[in-house]
Amino acid sequence: MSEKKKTEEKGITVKKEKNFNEWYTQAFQKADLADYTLVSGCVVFKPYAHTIWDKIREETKKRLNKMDVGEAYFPLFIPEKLLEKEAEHVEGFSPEVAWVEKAGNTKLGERLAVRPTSEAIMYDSYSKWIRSHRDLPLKMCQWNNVVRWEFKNPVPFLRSREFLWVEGHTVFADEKGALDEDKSIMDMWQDICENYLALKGLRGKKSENEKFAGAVFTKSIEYRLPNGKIAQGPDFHYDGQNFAKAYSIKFIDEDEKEKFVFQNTWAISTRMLGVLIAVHGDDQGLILPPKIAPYQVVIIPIIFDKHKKELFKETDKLKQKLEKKGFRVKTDKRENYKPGWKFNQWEMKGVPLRIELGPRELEKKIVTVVRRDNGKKENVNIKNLGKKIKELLDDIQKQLLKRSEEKLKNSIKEVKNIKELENAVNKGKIGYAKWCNNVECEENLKDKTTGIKSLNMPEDKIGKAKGKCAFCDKEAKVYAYFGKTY
RNA sequence: GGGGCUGUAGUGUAGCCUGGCCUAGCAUUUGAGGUUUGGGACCUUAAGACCUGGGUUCGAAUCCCGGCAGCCCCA
Repeated sequence: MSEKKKTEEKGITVKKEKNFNEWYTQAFQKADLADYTLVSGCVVFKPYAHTIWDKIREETKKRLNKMDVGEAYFPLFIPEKLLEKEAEHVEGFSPEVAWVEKAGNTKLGERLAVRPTSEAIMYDSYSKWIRSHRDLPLKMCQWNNVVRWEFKNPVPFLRSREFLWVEGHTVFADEKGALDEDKSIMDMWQDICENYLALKGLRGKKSENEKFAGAVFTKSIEYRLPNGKIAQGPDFHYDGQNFAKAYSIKFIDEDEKEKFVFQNTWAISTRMLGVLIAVHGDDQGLILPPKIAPYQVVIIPIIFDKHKKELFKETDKLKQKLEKKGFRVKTDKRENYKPGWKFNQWEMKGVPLRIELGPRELEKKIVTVVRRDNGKKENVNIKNLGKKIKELLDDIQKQLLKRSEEKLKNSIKEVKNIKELENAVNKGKIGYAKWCNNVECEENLKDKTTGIKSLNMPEDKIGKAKGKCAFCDKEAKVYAYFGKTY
């Protein structure tokens, strides 16, 4: 079979660089992460994807646990009158809300929103639960699904109508308590994304225009995909007393006065799986960072009949040995597939390391270890295997983050006016500019370009920009990143 | 929000323009059997599809309309 035919029929048929959208579609399907369903914009998260999501959950849960954030579960449905209480909030979400209007053939007295986010339903409960300063802080989160009926083209993981996330909703007696949480939550997101997902993003504060509907301010980490588009990753919203006033969340303070609480909201979602696929993958398929890969190592025995028993025995032994050391190991002993076929399959699925074990290795008591990130092969003595695997996995993890960091760095272009910004963004770059941070200026920018928005503003530069805004006549106040978003 | 393209076995496709020779071809896949196994092996054999609902017509995978779904471009 010719090389060309091989790739056409079995693997991913397009180059990531040349046709990112098609590549992405094939990559997640061929890695067995997700599949389309008859409901537009809603995909199946298959076990392989769900396991990765579970890794993200595991790490997040550990950290939230330490921060004393309790896990709860609130209803999927939100009565219309609750959703309407906070004006900005409802305005932001109402176009995308899915409604339940009937039970069987009976029309409901009040329609129920399928939650696009849970502020409304949670804060109604909070208002009943919080009476005294002794009830605060109240910190809860819930892992659930939400529905936002987007009308843009859905893209699995990156922009889907239903997705999974954790939404945290914390309540404090004073502003300081709430504001202090900003750093710990954002640090947690950055830690998980960088050190587990190996993804480097832009951390900063959202503009007035782009902040969460109902919040005082929003912080986010933004990720650039290979097609130049930006996906917002995890976030943190300081709500001040906006929701407290709308949902009447009050308490009697030590001074015996009735006060409104201060609140935060924060989240990380399955969208990160999309970023993960898009940023790390190559023409062969996925590349998963070892720390979140469902399998870190796949052992493939190169089967020959006369060695079969021995090979299988050794394969099992290796697996046990590595599992004892805490690695996640898969063995592929299928006899009806040739080694080459298996290599390709596990490459599409992005398993960080492959161990080949055949008669040659058996004889010398070695194995051949192959890295997914750069394809490098080496022989490793079985005696030293555990140590070597650890080294390699650590290095892959490190290299992936480094690569992601470099790609991000190289994509940022400082611009001085709208024209330069447009040129940069059209070339897939992220624009970086001195900015006035005004709503009208951002609206104007969106109108005059093909929908370029601010992404966020690095916090250490807020208030430090000097001179004129790059896009209007006002004084610059901040530096900000600009691009087109998912 | 606007426009374009597409939908044929699990997957990728041929056929569509110009309706009939389609009992829908090919490859891969899947089941059985055999021979194999170091980068997607081979042989035999079996299985598997025209997105959906209308319409036009003697006759529709093919033409028309609606729906559903996917992709792309623009805002």
